[in-house]
Amino acid sequence: MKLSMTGDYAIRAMLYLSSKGYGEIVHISEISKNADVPESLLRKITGQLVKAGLLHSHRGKGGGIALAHQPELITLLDVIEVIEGKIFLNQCIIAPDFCVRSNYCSVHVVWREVQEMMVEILGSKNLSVLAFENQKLLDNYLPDVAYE
Amino acid sequence: MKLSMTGDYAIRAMLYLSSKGYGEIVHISEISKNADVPESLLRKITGQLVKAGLLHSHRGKGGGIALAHQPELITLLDVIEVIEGKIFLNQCIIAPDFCVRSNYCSVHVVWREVQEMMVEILGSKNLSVLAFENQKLLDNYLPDVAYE
DNA sequence: ATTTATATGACTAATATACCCTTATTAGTC
DNA sequence: GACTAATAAGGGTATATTAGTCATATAAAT
Repeated sequence: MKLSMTGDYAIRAMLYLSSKGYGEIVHISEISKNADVPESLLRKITGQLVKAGLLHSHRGKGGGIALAHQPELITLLDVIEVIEGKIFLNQCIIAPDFCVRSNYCSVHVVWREVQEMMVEILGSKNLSVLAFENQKLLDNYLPDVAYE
Repeated sequence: MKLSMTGDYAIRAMLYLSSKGYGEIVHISEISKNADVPESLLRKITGQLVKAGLLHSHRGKGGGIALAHQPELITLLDVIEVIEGKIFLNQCIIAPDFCVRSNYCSVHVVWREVQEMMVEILGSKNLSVLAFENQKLLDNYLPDVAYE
């Protein structure tokens, strides 16, 4: 059970844009290099994010993509749900229609519990904080690496 | 983001066995019918569960499979981890080796948080309780259906 | 008009999933 | 003890999903 590559890439790209700030237009190839995402795939992913309203795109010379909102207002959940869809659309364990017509089966109840917890956690993390923390971590990380 | 069919099937089979009780030998085709799992696929799944020590298998005439432990002692987490592996083995967001050599990146920290929450929730649900609750739900469900 | 850039849809390759079929093993029967 | 029937184990295949590429269309700036 893990996140798809696409979801991972989307988060990387959004974090890079967040480090640049709201509204700043960035070229896709720049994101590709810095966030380590295959460029051709990144175009597809940004297309989804634009359609979902998280990014604005600017065609033509000097164009690129930019955050459509302040990074404080975008959460991990927002990004993940664009790519992966709503979390945990699990099937009913008892019978295909049981959970629709009646209550929920006992396992379904557990999954709803997990789902709600995930939504709460992921929805509470905004890109601004995450990008800032990564920068801090990297600042502490790189000097060490220099010694190897 | 959802559970695989295989994981779903494994839980169904384990719940059916739990309703039979510890040590009771049940034929795979019986589980297949009652838990609505394709028989050929169920054989593979039970193979994994046997290897993981959750089930015992008995070959030959009168054989079948049986819970290797009391259903009170088996949790949803146990079953899911056999099929899906450890939950959320996500990649590092900053650089492939960053999380190994240094701390965790900021997104990784969030995923660890989610993972720990899932492990806590899923690990707290044992099969005995879940099977019992399903039986209760079904008892209330079937009379309604009879009127349609 | 030309250059620079994103948008989009068709295409391919790799991987994971769902499923089947044959073989090996065991228990019971004569 | 050999034979037969029952049953799990394991190898193999087809289908679906995912990751990634490429070519073409579209838009903006100069």
